[in-house]
Amino acid sequence: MLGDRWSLLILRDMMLRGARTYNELLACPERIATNILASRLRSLVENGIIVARPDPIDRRRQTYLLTAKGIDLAPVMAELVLWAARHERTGNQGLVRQLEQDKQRMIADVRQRWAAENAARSMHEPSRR
Amino acid sequence: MLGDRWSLLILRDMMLRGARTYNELLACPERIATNILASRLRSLVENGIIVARPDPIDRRRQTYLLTAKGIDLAPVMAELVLWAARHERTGNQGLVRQLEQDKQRMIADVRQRWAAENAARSMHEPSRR
DNA sequence: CAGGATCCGTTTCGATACTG
DNA sequence: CAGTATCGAAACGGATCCTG
Repeated sequence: MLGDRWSLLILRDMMLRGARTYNELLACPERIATNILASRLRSLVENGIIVARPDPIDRRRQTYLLTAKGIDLAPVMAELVLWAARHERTGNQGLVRQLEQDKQRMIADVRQRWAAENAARSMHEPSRR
Repeated sequence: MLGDRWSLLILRDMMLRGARTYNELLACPERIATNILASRLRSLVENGIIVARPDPIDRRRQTYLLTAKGIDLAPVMAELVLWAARHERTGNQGLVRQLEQDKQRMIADVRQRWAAENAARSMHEPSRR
């Protein structure tokens, strides 16, 4: 389900860089193609890792948000980033050292940030009103 | 580098089930094809995650061993298995609960088990870490 | 028999062009 | 802006063949 080249990179951009829209995700340094991004997003939605919602401010825009299942991937992502940083030359040794000491906090941050946003949009959801 | 469908599954079988030979890896439940297994093993070797050595007992046999870089993936694997177990039904809830309490020990076990085996061949390798 | 390599049909990926 | 259509390239998967 995550066994492809892009899904984890998309989630990394959502978690670590706060990307939420198609455009922000397209701008990732690895240059994903538009059709691939669309197809990966569809697959992530189908697998319940993210959800697509219209932007509450600009209705024409879609925002992609992590679900609880997606947020639970934060520890995996943290370990993966640490591993890659240790063994590849990714340049950003700063992030590494910070993560190293501060992994728990980073995971908590992801959790809290997305939990907050989910709460914010739950008022717009028909299911809860 | 790990962005393909099989590499992580191979590493899972090596770490969690102790698979070391071509045959043991072929027997994984996901039914990998022989050519794909060979090609993934080659790629893992090229990327310094595993090494191939002739079995010290049966010379016809190859054994595949984790390198330090590969062993460092244990935390990633632990988190990934935990995540999958929480959100898919993989059946083995036993392993899950055990891992949940005992993640650090499991990682240490992987490390120690493979470190011991590496020591046996360490004369041929530039040591790392 | 273990550990592949080769051939070949099928599926998926990826770059570019295009559309509502 | 957020995708879809197209089409060639790469990866997968199965069967078979090769080598020690």
